[in-house]
Amino acid sequence: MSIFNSISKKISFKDQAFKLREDAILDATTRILGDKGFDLMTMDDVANTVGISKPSLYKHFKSKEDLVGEALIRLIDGAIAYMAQMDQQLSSVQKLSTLLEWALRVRLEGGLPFLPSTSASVRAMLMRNMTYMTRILKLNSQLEKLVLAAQKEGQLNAQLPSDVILFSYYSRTCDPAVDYLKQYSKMSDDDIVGHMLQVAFQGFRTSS
Amino acid sequence: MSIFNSISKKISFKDQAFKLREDAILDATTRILGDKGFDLMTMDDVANTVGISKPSLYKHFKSKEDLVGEALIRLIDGAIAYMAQMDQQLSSVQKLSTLLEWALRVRLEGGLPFLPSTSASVRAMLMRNMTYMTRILKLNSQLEKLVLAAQKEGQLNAQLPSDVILFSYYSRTCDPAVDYLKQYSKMSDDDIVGHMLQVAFQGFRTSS
DNA sequence: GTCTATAGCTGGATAGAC
DNA sequence: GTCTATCCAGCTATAGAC
Repeated sequence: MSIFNSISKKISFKDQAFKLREDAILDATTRILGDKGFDLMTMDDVANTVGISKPSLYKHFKSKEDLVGEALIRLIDGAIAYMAQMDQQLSSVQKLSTLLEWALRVRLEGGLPFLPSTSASVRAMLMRNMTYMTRILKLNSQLEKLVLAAQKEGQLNAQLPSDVILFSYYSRTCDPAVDYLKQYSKMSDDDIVGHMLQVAFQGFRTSS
Repeated sequence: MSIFNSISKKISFKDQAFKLREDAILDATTRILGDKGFDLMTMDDVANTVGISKPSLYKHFKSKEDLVGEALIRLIDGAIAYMAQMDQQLSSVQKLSTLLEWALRVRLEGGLPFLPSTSASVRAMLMRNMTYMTRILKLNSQLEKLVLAAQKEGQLNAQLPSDVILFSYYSRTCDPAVDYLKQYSKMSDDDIVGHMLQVAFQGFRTSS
């Protein structure tokens, strides 16, 4: 092994460790965000959970906004990746259903709802984040195409404006009913997901 | 007019003014809560909006928790009162639909979604508020009866556990899709309400 | 009962030693 | 790059004058 290799390996190790720590930070952030939300999540929370000090945290992410933005970007990227690897034979409505199922499972396993939109100030913060916006717009345009196609195919209600369906679809990924069912019913995660999909696509009414 | 009358009138005036100011405070609280949420709403916000000083605010409500609790109690009472004056000839599902419509209109006019539950800490705070809990449980038991009756009548999907329907019903009153449609679509409030009801009861699917 | 002023605390962000 | 120690802004809540 040459000196050159040895050095490059050392750097690589360091980078790897750095990357690992960054992932650990983002994992912690994700969990805490899902738990307490943006306003109540403190940088001390994150630092303590990861087991590093606050200034070290700031070496990785320059602000709370930045940190949360990165965590959400990772989430959106996960959704985009999931879409990409999905069986392309599926119909539009099947794709929408499968992605919603994935999002609900991510949430039930302690992840985040994408669309942290309940707060206007958080929404404003994210809209200032260019990287985040680029990603979310990419995902959005894919979903919009699926909705329009499904309406054309007669699988989704064509009487409804497509944005009503699209916004409602997003809302289902962060539906508080999931939390309540998780906490107050004895239902399994599978049952919760199944029922939520049923309600989203068929509503409360008797399905014919 | 006797002296006695005059005195009693004066006291009555004072009480009336006090009550009016209290209502103004609750109105402001409601608006700000709907706008920024609990965490970001400050007592200064409320005091400034009403046009009084912060210590005066504390003469009316002993803490922020107390203030927010009272605002939410007023909201729940509104819902209960609305239920009570509804045409009792309506079917269970019609009652549920009418109440949801009312809740959505209240929200669109700047009011609050009931179920401020997105945050676990706010939920915990409310559960410590006995008056609030009493009211919410009263409303909840009425709604639960309606859901069960509607399922029995074959108007709501009897395959679904009733708590899935009930929790989802609550969720629809605070569905973020409403905010998005209000902000990004050119839709009238009536159209938004109509579409949200359609999506809640029939889902995204083509209605038969 | 209303105000001005302020106590007391929390949390985001940083200085500076190592 | 990591820590300890700290700054500073902003918030809830209250003391004390009028």
